[in-house]
Amino acid sequence: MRKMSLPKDLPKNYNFAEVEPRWQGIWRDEDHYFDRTSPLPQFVIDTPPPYPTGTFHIGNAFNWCYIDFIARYKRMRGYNVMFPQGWDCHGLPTEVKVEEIHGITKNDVPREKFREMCRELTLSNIGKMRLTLRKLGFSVDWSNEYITMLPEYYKKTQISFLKMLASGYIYQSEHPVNFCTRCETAIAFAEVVYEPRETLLNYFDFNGVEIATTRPELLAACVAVAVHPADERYKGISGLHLKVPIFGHEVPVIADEAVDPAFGSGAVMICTFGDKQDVFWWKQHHLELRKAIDRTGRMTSVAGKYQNIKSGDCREAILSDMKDLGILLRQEPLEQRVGTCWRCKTPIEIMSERQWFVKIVPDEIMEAAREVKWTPGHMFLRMENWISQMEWDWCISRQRIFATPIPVWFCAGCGEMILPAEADLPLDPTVRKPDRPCEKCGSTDVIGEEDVLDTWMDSSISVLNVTGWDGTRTPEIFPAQIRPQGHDIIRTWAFYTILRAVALTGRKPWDEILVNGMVLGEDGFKMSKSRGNIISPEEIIETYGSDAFRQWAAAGAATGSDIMFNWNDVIAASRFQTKLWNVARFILLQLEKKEFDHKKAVTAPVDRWLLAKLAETTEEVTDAVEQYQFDRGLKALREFSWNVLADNYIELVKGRLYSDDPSRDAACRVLWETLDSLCRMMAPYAPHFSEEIYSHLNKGSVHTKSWPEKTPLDQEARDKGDLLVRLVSDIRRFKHEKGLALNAPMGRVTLFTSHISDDGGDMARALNAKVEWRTDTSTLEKKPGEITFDMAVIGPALRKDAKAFMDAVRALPGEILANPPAMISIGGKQVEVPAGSFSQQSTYMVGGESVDLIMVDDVIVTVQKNP
RNA sequence: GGGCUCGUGGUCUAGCUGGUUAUGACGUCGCCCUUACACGGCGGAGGUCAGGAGUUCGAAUCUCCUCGAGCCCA
Repeated sequence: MRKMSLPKDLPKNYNFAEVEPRWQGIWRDEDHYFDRTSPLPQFVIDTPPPYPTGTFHIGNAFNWCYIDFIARYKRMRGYNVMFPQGWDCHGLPTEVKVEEIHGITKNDVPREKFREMCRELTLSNIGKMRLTLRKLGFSVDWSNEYITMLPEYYKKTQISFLKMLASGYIYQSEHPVNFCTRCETAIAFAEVVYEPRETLLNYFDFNGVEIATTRPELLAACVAVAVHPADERYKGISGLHLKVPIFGHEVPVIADEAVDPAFGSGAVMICTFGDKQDVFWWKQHHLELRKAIDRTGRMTSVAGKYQNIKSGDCREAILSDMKDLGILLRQEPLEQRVGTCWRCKTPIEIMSERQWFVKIVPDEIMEAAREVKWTPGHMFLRMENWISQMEWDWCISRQRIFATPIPVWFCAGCGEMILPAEADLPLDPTVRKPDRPCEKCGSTDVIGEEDVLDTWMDSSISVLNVTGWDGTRTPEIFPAQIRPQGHDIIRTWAFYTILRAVALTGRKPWDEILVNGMVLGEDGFKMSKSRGNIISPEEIIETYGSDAFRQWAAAGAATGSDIMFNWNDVIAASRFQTKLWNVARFILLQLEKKEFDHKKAVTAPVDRWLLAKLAETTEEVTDAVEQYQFDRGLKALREFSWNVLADNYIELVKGRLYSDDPSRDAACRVLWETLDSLCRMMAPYAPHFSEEIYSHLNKGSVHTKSWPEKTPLDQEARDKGDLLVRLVSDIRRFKHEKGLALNAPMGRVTLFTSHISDDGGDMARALNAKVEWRTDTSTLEKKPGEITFDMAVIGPALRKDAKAFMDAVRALPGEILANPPAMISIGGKQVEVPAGSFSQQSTYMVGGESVDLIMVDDVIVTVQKNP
């Protein structure tokens, strides 16, 4: 007999508000530490490092639920699990927030001072988010926490930069890049968001040719006019030179297939740079470069008298001047999709700048991406599409402050690039100087690179960091086993991580990737402040607890698909906990009431049935979780707990449990084993709840126990039990319909069947009736009934003849049907009758007797008022 | 314009390697306080599985088209 605390004291309702914080206080962080010396197989998770905004939002929490289910499950399966927690700190939002808090702009204080302010804010935000993680019960390995802005991490970012510079992956060049003039920084394509905007299409006279443009302010940057080669309107114009209005410089007319003759006037001016198409034309036709807009969005000297005014004002000024000159012909409204900065929504400019780039080699990235197992599989297609259409290299330099510095100097004398030794990292080249003079010219006068690295350069080595990469060699525990992340960052984080892993180790970063969906608001739209449909994990767990929240995450949608937040599912989860709590309370009360033999042989049909159903459930849940189908797993557990255990088994064995009969022991043993398994399988989903129940059932934490093993299914017990359960519930329904209380005596029940001969007395106790099992039906008058066909047998066996076969069977006379022949004639040909292809129901009459009759499949039940 | 995903009772959702009466939750209606649970039990109503065509003995499930939604990208 195991020691148990007194279930009598258990409250009627499960009190998550008391239980959850209590266990969070008892559990120790050390239990979740990854052990680098362990002989157990490793399971390393490349957790996404969130941006420390200060709030851990519901989308993060949803993703972390999946991760925690996996981490807890794998531990129970005997893996040495690493569930690290990182923080991806650098970036513009924090810079903006700091400016706001301190009422400054970043240029008002020294760079290092500004970084310090950013770090301070970030650390305080991380502190708040850590609390949410703990409240949600995530089994994070805090010994493997990393913060990308701290020296030990960004040292690795800088090492990775130098390695890739040395191996030729990183280069610098003057190149058109997407540029945000508000943030005053270059940004990558992944950071460009396309938004619909309405603008004006301006038609004007360009030295005799009609041109339509949406960007008149770029007139000063015009370097050519292009027409379609087959356009009749512009025959013979190609190769001529035209004089640019207002500015007076001459530009060539070129012919290019890419010009759409149907758009505007069919003649387009090429500027450096109005859009991506301009860049292609500029490259292809070797055109001149005229920079008309500077980094701050003001016009340059190229724009002559418009110099120094903002590009938007310049647009108005030029249009006004065109009107004065009489060359503005007309204006039309135009819907267009304009590329904007994802942070501040300012329309991006394409500018030619000296920038740092990472070379993209699509083939090797694709190869590594293919080696990774994708769940769900179709998410790989998104990666494939993105890789196959990569046209430009990845621009990694940014003109910001709060970021990892690019560890490079340039010699002021000869321009030579000077690199630091890896041992001297991390460093900021604008603060520190190299310890030796320029190798080329001997000068000690150097200029530190002011540009910093794109934040994805930090986060794309998260997996290298957690596996212990230090730049010297590929770590033994690399690659990680899994990357869990959302589908919104496949083309960024997943893509960059694969790229960097290949560049730095030549291998894939993880064995598999699990892609989760986005959390939508209750109205079905993405959560956003403007829609006011944001719900925080905190408000959910305050009302229903984190285990209910976790169950919502598991059961709300199939893995990989977007999930709408919905209070009903949280409430349903909470009700399930109440139900299972009461089941456990009942079981514990029974187990405690009287000592029982834990080894008692299990023979009663309903006991064997419960264990068979449990085995079935264990198999279903295990398979589901192995495939990350958390919804399927949890649904199977709920179905079993509620319908099988509570509604049927417990109702059937109550009579035995209330008795002193020795058969009570087997019921207790079965209940104990079932509750034990249930706690274990519920543990990843609802860790607090499972632990609470388990603490009353057995010694030790449920989270240190092993996952229940699959056991062979006792099919006979399962089938017989299913029938028994149906019989009892049908007879109880009958009783209910007759207006009898369920525990009222109901006389004698006789069951005519060959399937079951004894049920151990459970049915009699459950029905409060005298129950008799009989195989003979001599007292009953048998009449043939409906024929039922099994299409799963007939279809594959007979194909086209299926219909004719069924007609032929129906046409058989009754006496032949009773003993079906082996062959049957269909349309003149003899066909074999497949085994189990049909069966005939019988109906029974009881002549003259005042008995009630219930049919359950082929079982006949008679009920007599008097025993 | 292209790619991907999706369209199942009032709402949300499972099934979608084809097999007879389509899963569950919430809501709704009726009966029941049966000593674990009224956050419960039992029962009912409610679905042309977006629409159309095709393949098949048989389609929510496979194919094609149409309409609609979402995401990503031009």
